Amino acid sequence: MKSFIGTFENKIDAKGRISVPATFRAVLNAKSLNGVICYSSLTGPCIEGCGLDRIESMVDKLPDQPVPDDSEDTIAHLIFSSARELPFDTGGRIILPSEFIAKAKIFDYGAFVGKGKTFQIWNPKELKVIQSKMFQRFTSERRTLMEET
Amino acid sequence: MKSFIGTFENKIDAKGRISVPATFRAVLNAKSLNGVICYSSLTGPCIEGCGLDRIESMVDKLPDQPVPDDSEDTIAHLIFSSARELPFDTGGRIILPSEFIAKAKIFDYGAFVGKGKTFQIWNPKELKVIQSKMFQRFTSERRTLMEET
DNA sequence: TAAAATCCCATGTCATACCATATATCTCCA
DNA sequence: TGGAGATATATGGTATGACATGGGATTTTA
Repeated sequence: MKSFIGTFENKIDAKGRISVPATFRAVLNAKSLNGVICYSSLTGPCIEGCGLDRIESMVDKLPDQPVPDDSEDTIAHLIFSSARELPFDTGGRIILPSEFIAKAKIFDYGAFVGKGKTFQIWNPKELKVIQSKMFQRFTSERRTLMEET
Repeated sequence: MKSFIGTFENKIDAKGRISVPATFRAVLNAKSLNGVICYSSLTGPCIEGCGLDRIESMVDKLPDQPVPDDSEDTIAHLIFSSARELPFDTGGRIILPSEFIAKAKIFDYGAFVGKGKTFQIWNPKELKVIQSKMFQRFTSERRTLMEET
């Protein structure tokens, strides 16, 4: 498997440890990666996750000037400043830093959501809310399209 | 790890000593560097940091015969003139020269912010201010599901 | 000789590496 | 087809070591 797909709810313990779904680990394992990179989402109350390879290609693509361009610098700053490398323990877990727990309000369970090249970690209840919103938006836009023709 | 990512707040003591985050040291260690290069930022009240290798590649990119009023040359001058080599002590700390402490207003704590190929050192409160400004700019340029309800 | 800068060692706390157990899934054979 | 063993996965607990930080000793400079 090359892509992150599916949704998996796992428990988080008092130390902030949470199991990364085995299928997600397999994606990273295929790239010889023994951990994930997580960073605070810019678009919602969740954590973004991916492999180190993706972050490094982002770094490489950034223009390399002594004085960086303003808007590119903003994105880089917002992403890289919150990013953390989280290695797996022997059981395939990561330790979520407290900033991430606070950001995504993950108290007892965290939901890993596959998004293809990346994944997200959500509070399961928040995830349901946002997903029903997404579905509503999808159907309403579709109806509009059909009525127009 | 190849890149500087994450934000870490460390204490500065009366001697101007401050611990460089272990993850940042690991990036430099991979290049057999036992210290950092710091210089005064041209874009904000903070200190820029990187490895010696980056400075040397900047030097290599400079034209051999600089045009006197060339902006590249001006930038290079400003960076190199303020740059200092700061070696790690046995505990992984550097000593921040007083110019840098004054520039970034670092009194009790300093925040190391990863920016990929480089990092910055900020007064933690100042950092929060500019980060919220950056986030506002980002969201104002982007409509998301979150804002629709 | 005084003052300052640098080096080296000491310590407490917290992260994490490691081991152990339980639960679910899969496989193979009766 | 059903069941038992085997395998993989998720989760819980403990101990060791790394890291951040404080203090003192030694060297350098004015």
